[in-house]
Amino acid sequence: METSEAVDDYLKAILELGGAEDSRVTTNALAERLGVRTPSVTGMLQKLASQHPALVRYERYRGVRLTANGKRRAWELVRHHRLIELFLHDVLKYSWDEVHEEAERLEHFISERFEDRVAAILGDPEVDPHGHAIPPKHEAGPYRAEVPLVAWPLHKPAVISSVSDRNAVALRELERLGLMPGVALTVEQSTPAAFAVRVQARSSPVRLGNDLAGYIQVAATDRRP
Amino acid sequence: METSEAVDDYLKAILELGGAEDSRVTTNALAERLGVRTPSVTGMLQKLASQHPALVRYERYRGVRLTANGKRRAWELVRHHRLIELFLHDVLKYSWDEVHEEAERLEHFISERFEDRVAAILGDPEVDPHGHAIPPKHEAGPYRAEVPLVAWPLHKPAVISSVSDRNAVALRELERLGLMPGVALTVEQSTPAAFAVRVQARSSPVRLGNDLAGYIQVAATDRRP
DNA sequence: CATATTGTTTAGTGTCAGCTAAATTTCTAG
DNA sequence: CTAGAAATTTAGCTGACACTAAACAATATG
Repeated sequence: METSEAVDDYLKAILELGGAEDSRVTTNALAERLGVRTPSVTGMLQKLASQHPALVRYERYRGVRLTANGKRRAWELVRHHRLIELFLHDVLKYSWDEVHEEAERLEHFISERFEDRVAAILGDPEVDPHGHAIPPKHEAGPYRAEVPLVAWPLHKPAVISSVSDRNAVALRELERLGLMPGVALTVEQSTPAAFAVRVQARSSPVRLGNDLAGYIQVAATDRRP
Repeated sequence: METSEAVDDYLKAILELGGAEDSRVTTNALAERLGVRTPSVTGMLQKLASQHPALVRYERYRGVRLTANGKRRAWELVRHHRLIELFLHDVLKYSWDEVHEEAERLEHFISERFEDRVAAILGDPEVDPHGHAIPPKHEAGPYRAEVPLVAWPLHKPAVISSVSDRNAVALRELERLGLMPGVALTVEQSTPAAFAVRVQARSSPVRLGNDLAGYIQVAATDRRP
């Protein structure tokens, strides 16, 4: 019952494309995310379903979903990924935009021991450098009420909760603009193509295209006393 | 001109089996070392020779040797391996016998950047936890006058220069016996099957089987003033 | 509600790196 | 210097996991 590198990639992708909420994930979406053609996805899903029925539920023409086991395994990989990202950033002094690619490669090959030691060194951290929650060992990621910035109402105060780690160029740009997790902002203006957000402690509003804005997730400002 | 994980393994194995001194390495020896059948080795060598003629020189029935390029690449991998071992030991607090297996997996997947950062954190170290020299970046490993303990003359003072990292069980045993790099000793007695060595700062001689002794390399005591 | 478009699956290939069985070459001992 | 043993290579397969082209479902629109 080993699980190969490729299988791992599929499980993680399914999780990140909606499997976390038990929704069906389509062949197309997977192909897109994994940078692979759709027939390859079909083939892999069939194999996955027949060889690891405990991990996924697959129905012809209707997509896949993860079983409880499948979710556990996928969250484990996400934990690996995010721990490695934080480790690269904090210990090996990688910059924000450099960590994803390396983590993506390494996450498949580290042992339990490596995971544990890294977590210990980092003090059992809860958030990675992009603001994503690091799920505790053996647990699913916590639910967090994130909303894409592009769907946030005008003028309502928000905090950037996370940014996607998948595009290094975009990350560099976001950093330059001061748009990082924890930063408070309000949306001043939004057109189909662009955005103006007012960032706390910045005199003039920041303008950014929809493409960039798409990488940002926000949440309501937390005002517990 | 990419070089795959498997190719890397072959290059490193060739180096470690004598390629470092330009001697021919046999199909058999490679198969043994890599845990693979001989026909697989033949196949791989043929492919290697035809696709990467700049790395190896292969002659049917007469083994392989590394070219200058091949050696450079192989030493790079050795550097990776040893840096990772030291890193796991010093930073992640792995024990002596745990580092090899993990390093063996990770060495293929780390980037230049990872290598550089780790080297920096460790202060450009020169020796790994088993006493093996870490070759400087872009250079071949230094020549070191090591001799297998089993070939060392009786009563002549020696220092353990390195121990093989490839057998975790043996490593634990050696640690228990206090036989680690840097330890001074003399061989008191040797039979075809066993050994008695007197270790500095130990009252009674240590007895060890030829199998264990085979993992130890020694050098003449250095007495530069 | 029939057809066009989109999404998904089947069929057939290719590459990589391993394997076994059998043929061949080289080495070694008498 | 030749027979037998040992080492190496060839031939032919296997299992992953990708791909293209073509068939087939599902959905969306006029």
